[in-house]
Amino acid sequence: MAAARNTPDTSPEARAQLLEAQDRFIASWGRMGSVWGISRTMAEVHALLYITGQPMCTDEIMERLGVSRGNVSMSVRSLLEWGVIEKVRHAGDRKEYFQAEQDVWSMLRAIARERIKREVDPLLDALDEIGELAPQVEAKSQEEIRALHKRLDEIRDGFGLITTLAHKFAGPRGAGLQTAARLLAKAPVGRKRTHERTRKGDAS
Amino acid sequence: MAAARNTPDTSPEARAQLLEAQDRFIASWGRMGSVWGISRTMAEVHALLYITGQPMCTDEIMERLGVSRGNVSMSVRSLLEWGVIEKVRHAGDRKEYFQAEQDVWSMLRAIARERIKREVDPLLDALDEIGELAPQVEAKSQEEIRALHKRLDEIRDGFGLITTLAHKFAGPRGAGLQTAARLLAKAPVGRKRTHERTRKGDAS
DNA sequence: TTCGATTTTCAGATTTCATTGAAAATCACT
DNA sequence: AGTGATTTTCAATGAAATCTGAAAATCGAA
Repeated sequence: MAAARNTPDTSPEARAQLLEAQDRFIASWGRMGSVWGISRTMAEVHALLYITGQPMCTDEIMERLGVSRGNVSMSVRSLLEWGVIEKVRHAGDRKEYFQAEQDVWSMLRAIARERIKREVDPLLDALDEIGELAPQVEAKSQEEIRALHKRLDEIRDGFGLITTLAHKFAGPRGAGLQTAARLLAKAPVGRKRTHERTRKGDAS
Repeated sequence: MAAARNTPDTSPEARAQLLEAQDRFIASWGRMGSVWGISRTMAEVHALLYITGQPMCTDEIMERLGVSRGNVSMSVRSLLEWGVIEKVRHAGDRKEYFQAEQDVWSMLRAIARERIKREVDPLLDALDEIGELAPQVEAKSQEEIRALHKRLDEIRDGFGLITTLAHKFAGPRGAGLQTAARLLAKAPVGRKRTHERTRKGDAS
């Protein structure tokens, strides 16, 4: 039977709900992906692998998400580069399977790392270059040029600080976030979440 | 003469360099804008106002950036909503002038605030919703559904923590970043900046 | 209130980016 | 090496975001 690996003894209704919930998550994560400048499909593939937790092959992903083979191939490659999924081989099966990193923090760190690489580092480089471009503060009365440098430096310092901070978290062994965050999260500062923690259960 | 407000006694070459450097900054900031999912023009307008520090009217912006009137109008409106620029009126002049917030940190906070609003909050809302969608852990053997909830909760907690942290910084009076960052930046953690601090001058 | 200067709006043109699909390349196994 | 299954690449297509420009609305001054 094709039911194998994927289907424990679960009622059809419950299974439908499971799939529905997964799809919702995939859709949300995909939407966020676009907002973040990541292709929607790439985000969806990741969401699918993360939320199911199971290794899946190209065809399974294609089918579940309804996207083309080429698209899956490219998305999977990027995700591998990001280090948020990994290849898994099944003995006696030629297909490649992919599985998502299951530790949330390591995953979030990977995302942060990539985003900094794409969104901040190039700007810092550009700022350095520009700073060197216009250093001729020949004489007095060059008020504007000095002002330019001041602003460039301020921006650079700002982003530099953020980057340093972020690297500490995003770095390979950045255990930092959890602890640091928890630490900082303590002091009261007008928390403003609009919806409450509505999770029930957990009881038993 | 038209030279007025904008032109102190500066040599033409120095002025050219100034403009060149400004343009480079504008271009870089604009490029980042696209990466961030902000329209390039909006980012460029902001860059222009920030780096010159001067209030400018629609026509000046149009001319300097070479974009249409409508585009400037829309960009300026968004920037006002973000709270990173403000209107300035000159007595006896009907035109509206715009000036960028000059404090870097307040500016960075504004940017962070907007990005969280667009990039994280909707995801958290969606996660809550999904969590409620599939709560029927009817019996035992519903391993997969429990696993789903576990993953949803983990992601939600992760982002929740990040959001809390970020709100602390991005909040209206979030003096936090500077101090907190400086604090955290102290402990040594394999700084990896690829280029050195090359700013000279500052001497005299 | 009237008038002209200024700003806003928005349908259509343009540009940018993601996706497809099929051909080419790769690869595991014999 | 040969073979067929699997993956990768990439030109062409499609979709989405952005921008323009001119008409309509707004606004301040007289």
